Amino acid sequence: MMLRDEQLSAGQIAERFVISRPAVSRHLRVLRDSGLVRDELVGRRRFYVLRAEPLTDLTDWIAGLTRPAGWEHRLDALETEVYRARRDHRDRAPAAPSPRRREDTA
Amino acid sequence: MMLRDEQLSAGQIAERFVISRPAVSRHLRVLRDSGLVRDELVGRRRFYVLRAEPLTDLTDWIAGLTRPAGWEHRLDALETEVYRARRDHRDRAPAAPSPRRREDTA
DNA sequence: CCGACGCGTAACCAACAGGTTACGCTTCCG
DNA sequence: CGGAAGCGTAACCTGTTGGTTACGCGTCGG
Repeated sequence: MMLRDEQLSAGQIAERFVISRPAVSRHLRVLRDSGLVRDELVGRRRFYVLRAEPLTDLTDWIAGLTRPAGWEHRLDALETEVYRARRDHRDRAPAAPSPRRREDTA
Repeated sequence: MMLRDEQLSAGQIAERFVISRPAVSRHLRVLRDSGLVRDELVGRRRFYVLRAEPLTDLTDWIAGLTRPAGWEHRLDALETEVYRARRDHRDRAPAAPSPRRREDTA
């Protein structure tokens, strides 16, 4: 998936869309200002990579919509353990920008 | 949480917002047409209740953003079990506030 | 039966979103 | 050093969003 598995430059990202480069640049700025991507300037190229951590708040909120009141507390506890294990591992794993399989473009 | 745990009428929902009632009504129509709420006309009141099932696609998509490629397969499998258990229980549980569903009016 | 209530939609308007072209800044290569 | 490349922003324009008020329809109670 774009930017999750590999960093891409603004031009490479723009190539995958039919809209103009300045339009893509505007979107990237919104994403950067929201903290959803991180950018790094290398020469005249600016590389972007996904920062998905802020999405956990969103996922939690949506999960609150689907979670019936009162029930499934035990399953919730288990899910929390799963989540914690995942986060613990992520904190230890090195952030290697190692390009892998290319995801579909929406 | 509003509409997840209890059905509310349009007026009761509108009371919880500062915007005008017609504005709330417009939002409710968008939610109804999207399948995110279900409404039932009782006399001159229209009651709404959340239908969160369509959100699972969204949650899955967002999870795909946060899931690093390759890793956490075992945790994913566990999470799938949690999800399945939850769904199995939901399919068996009686739909407690069972208002009869009315077709869209639009 | 009539007035009140609940509530949805039409029409209007302002703000915003999201595209474009033009331009400018920085970096880099010949 | 100058031209090319990469890329971000300004300015502009159009369509959409999202609020408002006014109004109308269906239901209900006196």
